[in-house]
Amino acid sequence: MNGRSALRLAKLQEALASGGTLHLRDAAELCDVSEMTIRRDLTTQDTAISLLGGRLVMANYPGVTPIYDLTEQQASHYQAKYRLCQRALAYIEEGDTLFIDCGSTLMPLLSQLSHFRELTVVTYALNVANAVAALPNVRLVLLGGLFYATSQSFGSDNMTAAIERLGINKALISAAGVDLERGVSCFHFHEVAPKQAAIATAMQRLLVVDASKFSVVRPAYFAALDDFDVVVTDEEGAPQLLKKNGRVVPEIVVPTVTVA
Amino acid sequence: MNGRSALRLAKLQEALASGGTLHLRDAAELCDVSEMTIRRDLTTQDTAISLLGGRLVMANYPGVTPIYDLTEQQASHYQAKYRLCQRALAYIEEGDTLFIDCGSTLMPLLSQLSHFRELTVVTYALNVANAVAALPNVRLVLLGGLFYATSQSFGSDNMTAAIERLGINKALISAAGVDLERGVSCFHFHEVAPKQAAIATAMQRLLVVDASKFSVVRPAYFAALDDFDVVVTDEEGAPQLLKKNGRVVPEIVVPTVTVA
DNA sequence: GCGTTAATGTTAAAATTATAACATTTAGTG
DNA sequence: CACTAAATGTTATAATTTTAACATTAACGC
Repeated sequence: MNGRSALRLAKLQEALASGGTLHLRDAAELCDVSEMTIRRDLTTQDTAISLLGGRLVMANYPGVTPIYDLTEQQASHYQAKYRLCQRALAYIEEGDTLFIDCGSTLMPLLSQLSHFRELTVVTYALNVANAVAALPNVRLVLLGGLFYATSQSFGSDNMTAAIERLGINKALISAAGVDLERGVSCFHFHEVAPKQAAIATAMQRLLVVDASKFSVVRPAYFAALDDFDVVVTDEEGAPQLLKKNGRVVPEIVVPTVTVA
Repeated sequence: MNGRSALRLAKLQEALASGGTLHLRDAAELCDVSEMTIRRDLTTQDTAISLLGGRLVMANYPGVTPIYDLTEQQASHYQAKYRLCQRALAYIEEGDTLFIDCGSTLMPLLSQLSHFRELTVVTYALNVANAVAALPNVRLVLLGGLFYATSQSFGSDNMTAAIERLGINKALISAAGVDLERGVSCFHFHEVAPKQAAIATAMQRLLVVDASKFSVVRPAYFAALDDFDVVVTDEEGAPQLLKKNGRVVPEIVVPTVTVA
């Protein structure tokens, strides 16, 4: 180890702390050493900075891109979610006030919202908030509280009251399990209050779930299937799936199962 | 424009949404097109993905490294902030419940919090929340509301009540202006309520400002200098600055001006 | 179905980045 | 003050990425 090396890394780390990248050339100049020395610092020492195409970037750093390569499989999962969201998008109209549920299901929808002139999004999820915060045309209301890392969302005891005060137009709800008899469920109990409150106040309720969630029951029940006006799903088989497995779903339960 | 191109980008965007990088080679395989096509998508279309050393990374995307090159000057600015935060760090103790103000001043502090065993952070800023959300040892409480992009923070009418309910130990407050006669001020009015509430409830109040903020007045006044227990600043000259320019600062106003 | 245009693929050359080997400087020691 | 070893610098070479030009394929209108 070397004191100077550590000093250089600290300097570079702070330069990169709030994001951005630093070209190796500039980093070398900044520290007044050769590029090779910076290279060696980065490989020799234990550091959070990694070198990516000649540029220094922060890795494994809070809020900043961790540098690891996604496998193709990981990446390809998003296709299904994307298609699902494209269908949900059809229900969104100019000027809507949307409640967007937590989870990864609705994420692909968010970037599409930039095509509207003006919208409002209400959410209790950090990942959703981040995606929406980047859209200048969308007003963002985040319902805060204690952060739950597993679902990237917040929970608080006055979530229900906070949601009821808002004029939510359409609620886009996701779920981890949908079962004809046992209803709609999710993994985490703190999600129940916001989901139920949104369902209660929204004028239109959309359940957005891919077909793999059907006939699945998860720990936290939050709604019956017929609490929703629309079920947006991705596979042709899904409506059948809803009709089999127990008894036939009343027409009114899934008035608009959207199938491609 | 091209529908397929947009589809590919959406797919890639979703793949990268949760961070990580994707090698151009893998991105091409994933979309079943040549690397050149992906390259063209990225340069032709308006997208948040950028190519860095042969890898796709999310740019200008919430919570993820924006890809722009820091100038040497910009880079060296962070040194000052880092040193400032190092001093503020000295006041933080194991188990504390910290109120962390919005702005960029306190950001370098957050990564240092990983060295504690257990802490709680209360904030109303999105960038702070993102940084803290990544720390497994820190409990995060985010005070939500309507999002203000200019300060990356939230404002709501029950912010004061929400803060008063929390047992905040130490308040770390930043400011855009500090003046002996005109007090401590910031740019945005929605920041006033949370700052004041935190100052009111916290057991210890720290004003963390670099010396460039002294003798500056900004639109939104929120506190007098002697509302704080400690002023953490970065330059040797700062205490003098506080004493000049009007009259002498009473000893009690700045009980612990921390100087290197 | 043919012609036209846009989209995509292929290839080779140019530019950039990474690696390795060796030269030089610097710091510490007796 | 010389000797040693670590740290840093330099150079050449290899690998990779970028760019540009041109070939091919697919989509669309008439």
